[in-house]
Amino acid sequence: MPKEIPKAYEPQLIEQKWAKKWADENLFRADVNAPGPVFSIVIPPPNVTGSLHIGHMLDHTEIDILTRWRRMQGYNTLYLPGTDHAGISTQRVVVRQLAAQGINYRDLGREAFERKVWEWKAESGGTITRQMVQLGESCDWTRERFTLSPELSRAVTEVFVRLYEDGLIYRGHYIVNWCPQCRTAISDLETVHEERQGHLWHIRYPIVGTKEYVVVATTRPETMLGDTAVAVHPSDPRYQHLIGKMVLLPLMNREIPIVDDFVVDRDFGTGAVKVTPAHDPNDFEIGRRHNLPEIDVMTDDAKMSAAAGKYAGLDRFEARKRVVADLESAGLLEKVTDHTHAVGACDRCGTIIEPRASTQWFVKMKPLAEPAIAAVERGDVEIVPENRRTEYFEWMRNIRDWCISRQLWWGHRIPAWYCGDCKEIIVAREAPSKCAKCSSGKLTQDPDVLETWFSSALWPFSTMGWPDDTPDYRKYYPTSLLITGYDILFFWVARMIMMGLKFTSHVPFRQVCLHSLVRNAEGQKMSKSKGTGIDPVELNEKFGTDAMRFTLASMAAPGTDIVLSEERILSYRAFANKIWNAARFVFMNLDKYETAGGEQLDALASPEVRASAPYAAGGEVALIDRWIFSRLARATAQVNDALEHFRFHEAAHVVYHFFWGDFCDWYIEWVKPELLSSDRSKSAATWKNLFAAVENALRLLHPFMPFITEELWQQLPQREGSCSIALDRFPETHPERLDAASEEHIALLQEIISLARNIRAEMKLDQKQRLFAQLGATSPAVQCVVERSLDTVLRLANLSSLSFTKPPFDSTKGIVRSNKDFDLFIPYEAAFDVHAELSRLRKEEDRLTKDIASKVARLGDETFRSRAPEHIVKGLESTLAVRRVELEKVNERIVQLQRI
RNA sequence: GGGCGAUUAGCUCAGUGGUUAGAGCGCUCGCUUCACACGCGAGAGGUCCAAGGUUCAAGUCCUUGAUCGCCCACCA
Repeated sequence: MPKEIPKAYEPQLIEQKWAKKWADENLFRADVNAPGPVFSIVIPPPNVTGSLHIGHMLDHTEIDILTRWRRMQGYNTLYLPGTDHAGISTQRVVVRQLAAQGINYRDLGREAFERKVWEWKAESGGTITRQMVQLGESCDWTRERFTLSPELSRAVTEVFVRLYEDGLIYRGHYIVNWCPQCRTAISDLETVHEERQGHLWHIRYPIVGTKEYVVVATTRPETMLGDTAVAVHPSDPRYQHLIGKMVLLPLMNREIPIVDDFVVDRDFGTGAVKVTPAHDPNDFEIGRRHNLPEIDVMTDDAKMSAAAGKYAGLDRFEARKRVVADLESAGLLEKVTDHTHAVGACDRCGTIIEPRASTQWFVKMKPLAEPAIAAVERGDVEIVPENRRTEYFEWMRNIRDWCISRQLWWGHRIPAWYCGDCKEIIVAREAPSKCAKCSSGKLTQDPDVLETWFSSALWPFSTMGWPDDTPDYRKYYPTSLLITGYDILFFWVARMIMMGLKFTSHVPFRQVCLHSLVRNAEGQKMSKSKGTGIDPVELNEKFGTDAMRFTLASMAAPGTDIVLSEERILSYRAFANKIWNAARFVFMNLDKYETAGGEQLDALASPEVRASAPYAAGGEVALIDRWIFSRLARATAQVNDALEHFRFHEAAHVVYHFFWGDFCDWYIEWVKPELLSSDRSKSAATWKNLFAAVENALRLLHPFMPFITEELWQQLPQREGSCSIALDRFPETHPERLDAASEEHIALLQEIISLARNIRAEMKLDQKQRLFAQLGATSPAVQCVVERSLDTVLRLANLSSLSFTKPPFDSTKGIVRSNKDFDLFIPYEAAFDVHAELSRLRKEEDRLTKDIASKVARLGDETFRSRAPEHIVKGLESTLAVRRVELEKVNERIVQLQRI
């Protein structure tokens, strides 16, 4: 006996209730010993800013749909939770927050800073947990969240040491991207390039011992203070005589050489370039080749250093102005031209990065990239959609060494120690007590930490207990699937593949599904720093998580980014409401049925009984019951196929139209009188079928709308021991339930009903007006189908009677609607709008005439007949015949009406 | 500079070379019918960006162009 279903659908109450229960009882815990094929899935750590923004919500929605679907199909599923594993990015958030208050984190002191980070983590961790609960994420809640885990730290150290031993990690002095706000090095991927309108300053460098000068062009005049050469192309005729000579660096009065180097572009600027090895990657290389000194003219926070002479202490942009002014007054500025160029900015704080020569830790990428390229080429890792493969290859083939050290205070400390006596570098798993070379005890650990993505790259196996050989690792690794946004293909996906292959000899996942990014209504990319993010908690509370999930799934077509709008969410909120009310209708009447002495329906919950649907009444299964189970089987197969290929929008579309269209609009309306029939033996079968259909529909919908389906499913009588719809089975495809005849017959009846309704609407009749329709069927079979469902047709079409008559009908006496199987005639004594009907018919005539002409032309074409496949030709021929009959009928009616 | 994507109904978007191109929202008309007005029923609404090409057949494949957007890039 079902319990009371509240009249109003209130998603917040339901969602809170089930999210808590699922979490408290840990219902979806992965069991390494459980049978079944394995489905393990990697989810992105929500650590990038510490809050789950709407983009992550798409990750989690898709992942959770697939996890629930696979679990219901009997897979042994594992869902790797998102844990803030490194927290380096967490530091960035706090650094930014402090900066907003005008505090530089370094001024706080290390201890106070770490305390702030912990406070923030505790607070934001709570927010993230709440968001995940709202999403109904069916993950394994036992795993630790939002803490720095010793296991993960151990894996990171292990990887660092092994890479070092293999010569793949080295400490080197190179140009890195330096963020003066965060005061750390950042990787190439962490910089964003923007086209900016700038200038090209042409500066005269006097040649020593002559009155000549050479003109160099630069976009960054302040760096000239650190120039240590001028370079020209080796075969540039303009400058041959100058190679080897010295110039006097203006403002600094330092003599520097003119060198030749092949990287110089003769066609850019003046063909002569100033060389600042400490502040430009190209210049750095030139400096190496010509043994030039490096002069770093800036400090950590991009102010001019003591090496900048009288400009020391100035901000770099202020220094630029002063340098330009000084050059101008010295008559050394030849000209200034406009020039657009790309400027790199810090991905996190937006500060213009400063290329700066610095000693950092690097990973050699080529040897890691090669096997990773091969793995994707072989198809060991399948990337969906396919076109992202190209991007992956492109990036991997042009990969450069990766700077992994960060001058930050939070994260995995680099496991390297420096000997204070002999300067030896010791990389080790445990802190060494003395220098391996000179036995000195004066060891200090590198103060730097590793960047976030270094540890993220280990995610698929470090979370499974690697380097230990754990049961989880053996069972679930390599994982089945990674789902994430395409924006982190390089940051994360590519690096996981490289690290997975290097350390486990396996790819970390068999498939990668890269989904689109979510934008807001203005089309802006979701971004916290720009304040354009949408808070998913707000939307969930407003519309319900089920509606949000369904919206995201329905819009998740690959290819283009998603623009989220409230209107769209609202339409799926209405869908949830529809489900609620349909179920409420069933429960309310079931209650009446049972109290009136009807058969108890509890037995339907067992899988064996379930499999025998649709049920027969008096030895025969009703047409409508055959039909709804045929539609259900079809929908299930389509959903399976769509989810198999990550086509979430298709799957959502199918369940939406199955439930609203087939189930609510037709099936429930069709069987209503049966349900309330006084003949209990007859209504029992109808009840059982309706019940089974509802139950199947809920299971079909569950991955997409977990909360409402759980709530309603729990109201159904269930077999002993059932605790969640998510642990029940997904509907099976049941090929034997596919029933083409029933679908054809119902389609015919639906068409008669729709056309009758159309006539009533066109004639502007009210609902109470009695109509006596006549049907001219083209075959006895059609007539037979209609006769057998006559009562239903009369009721749904709102007709008083339907008699079978031989056409043609007199169009002047009423309205006729036709299709290939029948003519439906509704006589009407009063005048109706002849003009409206005529214009409708003329439009119809026009359409049919054009259509017939095009078909005749095509069928008359011999090449078409000989080359097109037979079913196309045959199909066209039969359609043409149908159109001709239709046209004939339309013409006939036009002629009749014109006589009026 | 290189690469990618998009352009389809008023709006937001689906669309697998084939027979009348679909959905949601919005719009029009009619309904308080005892699950649901977050609803029911019936409609209107399309030069599939442009021009070429391939094909028996193009919204779909190719080329070029236009417009919009994104990613990558050490020309000072």
